[in-house]
Amino acid sequence: MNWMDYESYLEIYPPKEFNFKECLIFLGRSDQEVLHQIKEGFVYKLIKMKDSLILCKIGYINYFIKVEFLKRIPSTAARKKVAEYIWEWFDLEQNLEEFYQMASVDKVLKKLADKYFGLRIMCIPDLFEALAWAIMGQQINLPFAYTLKQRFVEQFGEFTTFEGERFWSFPSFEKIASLNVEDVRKLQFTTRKAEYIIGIAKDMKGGKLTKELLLQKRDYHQVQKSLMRIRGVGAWTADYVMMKCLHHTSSFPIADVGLHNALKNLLGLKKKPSIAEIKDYAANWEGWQAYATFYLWRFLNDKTI
DNA sequence: ATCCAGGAACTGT
DNA sequence: ACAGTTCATGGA
Repeated sequence: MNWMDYESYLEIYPPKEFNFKECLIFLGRSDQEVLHQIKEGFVYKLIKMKDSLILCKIGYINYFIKVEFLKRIPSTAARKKVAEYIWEWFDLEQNLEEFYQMASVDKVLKKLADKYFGLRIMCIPDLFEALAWAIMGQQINLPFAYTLKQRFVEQFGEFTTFEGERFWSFPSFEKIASLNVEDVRKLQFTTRKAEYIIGIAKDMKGGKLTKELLLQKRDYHQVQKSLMRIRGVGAWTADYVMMKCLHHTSSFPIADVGLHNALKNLLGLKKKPSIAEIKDYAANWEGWQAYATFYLWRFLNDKTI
């Protein structure tokens, strides 16, 4: 991590292949998003630490990310945690040089890598949030998934108010572990989704499931297998979480409908590609499947085309 | 109305 | 291991 602490604000120095504006476009993909707000080139985000809520205004000035604290200046330790959170959120640990080399000679990715150069996977550093969000999104359309998330966050999460607006943080697993299935079903979650999410919250509260344990295993299949042992987590969710939370660039949610639609639109196919056809397209993506997928999602969401 | 949506567990072979 | 079925609800 490359950063400087100026007490009232932070500067974070991203690696070479980075485009803040592109990342912001991804963050702004849904106007139903409750966990951050975008205004005039800045992202406003409430970051939850152990027992404090830190409201941040994040912008890009003179080749670095500037983080301002809007309500109060956090402690020295908390400021470092904020820097770490943002470093992870924008996936700044990755060196994308190799990805762009591969993409420059790839039939599918060439245009996308060029068009969205500097876009990084926008991560979900909190493991519980990543798992819960993935489960909410299973087998339903994206607008409804956002509706579920909004209800879930506004029912069980915490907020702070600044200049008349509310800024929310995702509910903690401790809070969700104490709920009944019926509490969550009220928000129009299916019984199963409610069970899955509460079950995961309980596992995390019991210390059986932690991000640290998953990060210790670096082998792709080992991590995928441990995630898939969790009830409610199949291959798609495991890969989604590895991509958005655990920073595995080779994770590949190959069954993802968004990925299929993106390929169909990009390549002008008559129908969605089969898994076998996707494997063919992805033949050269080894090691960078997560980035390929993310760029395809960005394309799917591109309103300028 | 019918099909599909950023799937997964369960059941039967 | 593998295919078929069930879960449930909103959007097109």
